[in-house]
Amino acid sequence: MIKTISDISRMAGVAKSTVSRYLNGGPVSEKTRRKIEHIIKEQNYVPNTFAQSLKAKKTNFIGTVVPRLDSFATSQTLIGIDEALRSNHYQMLISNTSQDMDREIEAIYDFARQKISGIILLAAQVTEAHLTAIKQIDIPVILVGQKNDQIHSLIHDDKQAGRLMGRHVLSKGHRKIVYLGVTEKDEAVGIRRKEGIEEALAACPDCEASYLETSFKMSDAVLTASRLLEETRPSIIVCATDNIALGVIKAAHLKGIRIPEELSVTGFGGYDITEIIHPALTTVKYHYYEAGKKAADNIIQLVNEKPVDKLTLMDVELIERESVDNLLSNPLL
Amino acid sequence: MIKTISDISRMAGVAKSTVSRYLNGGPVSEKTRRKIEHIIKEQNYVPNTFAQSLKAKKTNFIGTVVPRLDSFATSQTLIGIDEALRSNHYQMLISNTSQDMDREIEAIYDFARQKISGIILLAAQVTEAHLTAIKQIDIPVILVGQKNDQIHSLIHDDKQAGRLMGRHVLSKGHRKIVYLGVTEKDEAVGIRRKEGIEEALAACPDCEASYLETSFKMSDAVLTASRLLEETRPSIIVCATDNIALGVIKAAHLKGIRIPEELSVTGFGGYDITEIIHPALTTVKYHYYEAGKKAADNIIQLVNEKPVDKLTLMDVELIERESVDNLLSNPLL
DNA sequence: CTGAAAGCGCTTACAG
DNA sequence: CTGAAAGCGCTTACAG
Repeated sequence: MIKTISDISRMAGVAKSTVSRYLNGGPVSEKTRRKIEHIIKEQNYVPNTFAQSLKAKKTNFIGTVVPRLDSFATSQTLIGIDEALRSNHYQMLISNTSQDMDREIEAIYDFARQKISGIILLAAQVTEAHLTAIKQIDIPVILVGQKNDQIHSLIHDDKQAGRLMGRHVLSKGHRKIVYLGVTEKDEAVGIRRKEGIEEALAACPDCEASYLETSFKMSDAVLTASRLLEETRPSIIVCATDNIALGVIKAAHLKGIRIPEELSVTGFGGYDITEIIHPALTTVKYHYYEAGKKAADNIIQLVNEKPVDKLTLMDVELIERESVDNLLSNPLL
Repeated sequence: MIKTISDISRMAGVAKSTVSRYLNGGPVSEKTRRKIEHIIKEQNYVPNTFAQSLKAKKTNFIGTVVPRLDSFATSQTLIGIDEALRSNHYQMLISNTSQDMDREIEAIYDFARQKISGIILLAAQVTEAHLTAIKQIDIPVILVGQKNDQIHSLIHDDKQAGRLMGRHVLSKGHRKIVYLGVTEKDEAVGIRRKEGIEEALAACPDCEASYLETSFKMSDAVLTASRLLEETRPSIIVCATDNIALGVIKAAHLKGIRIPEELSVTGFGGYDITEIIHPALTTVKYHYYEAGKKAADNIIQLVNEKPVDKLTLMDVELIERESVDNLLSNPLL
């Protein structure tokens, strides 16, 4: 049923090596070229990639390890990766780990077993186990979203994002501020973003700022915010992610608190949905799609043993919308 | 650097075939088993899957073709597929086509070239080119989300979804209804869902129902709804998808129309976000995750030449929330 | 430009 | 239980 290179060579009356040369753009006379071309078309022949890979000792697969598939950030990053990979004739392989760190490690070894050429790792944390695995497999790896001295990394400028947001909040006259953050185990989101905020708020001695922690889940944010709003009433809640902001807005709605008149809210990420909800959310936009493209470009460079900066930093951008009240122009306050 | 089965066999002082047998659970004496095991651990040996596949003539890859990565429906379905595949030791390969039909066809042939064992196709339309490709590659295929007589299909019960929604709308006293649908090229969403609605509304002779079309994009829905709301004021807009509903809600907010007091809105899909927004959206929930699991189970059956129903139908479920006003209990109307 | 041969890393009958 | 050999479908020097 399925034709091999031998079948084609026999039918064309040439040697296997000649067919192989034709396939790989080697020197073939015009006459044999036409003969082979014809037979291949006619037989609908496609080379067996496994045999090819077995010989060539490498594949055109790039593996991507993602903690979850159902997140805006992941989707956009993957689309960017896929786009760049495809135009360079690489194939993207995705391994979803469902936030299970053991599965991340496993995925790395699995990819190695499949002789993929490079790995793009979207991880929230980098542990010793990650480092060991990466060292052992001896395959180029790019870490996206987090930074590690021992691995090529691509990150969004979280600290700058925090600064931009912090300054913006101050510029709108907010003085009683709650920052709703996440675990410090996630260095980028839990530490860097917060540092940026703190740095900006340090410029305001008379500010009353407090820091709280919740999880990445919207539903948890709803609960945390509900409790918070019962005890105190800040003028603004600065949330570590857009999802958390969505949860806070929900909690406010449930309590009948109007946004932004009675409470301002902001996020980080720039998810599509933040523009659609009402009021539209003020946030810092991350360029996930571009980050994916860049990560893919970088891994291709590494695979081909070309130099790549140890650290790539992606710009961020404040998007001012409706969820932040301007207290300075409000004569009532 | 990288060890092969020959290296291992030499180091263990046995034949390659014995190592292979050990690897594949064949009969090996306790003594040699231990020897081999030890060497493999020590050398960190992993078999080359290409060589394995080359011999075995098949892979454990299942290819999934998706029109887009950044949609709730796709993500959930993929997660389900991945979950089921993983627990059966298959690997999911994803090909994103960015809604480009040519790329869908290409993806099918690409997968065939890579000798993947089966294909799960999430397509909005099935054309002759699809059918030809599927026939030619001679690999099991499962179509998800659309139905086709010539292919194993798994669909959500769109017609029933439409019926449920239609009846619900009537039961809440709505009589002036606009259905905001999509192109009939998408049979499931464009035709079946609408038919269900029509069927339900047919039970209400004094209803004033009109049918409009928009695209799947939120931004288009915002525009279409804005125009619509300038010309007429239905009591409810029934949207063909949750995303369209989100767009309609946005348009209403922009016009200062209150939901549901002045305008009711519904969707289809049951996206997570519909629960978080305010007011929470009444919708028909589709079980994407379960559909993905089922599709994966089915493709595995087909790959192993076991029988599978030509058509699998997934249940849907009406979720009543806050975006639909109950006109019957409102004394003012 | 073209062909014969060796080999990529495995598995699978076939003997023993 | 174990080993030697053939072969999966390609590619790559090496001759010619």
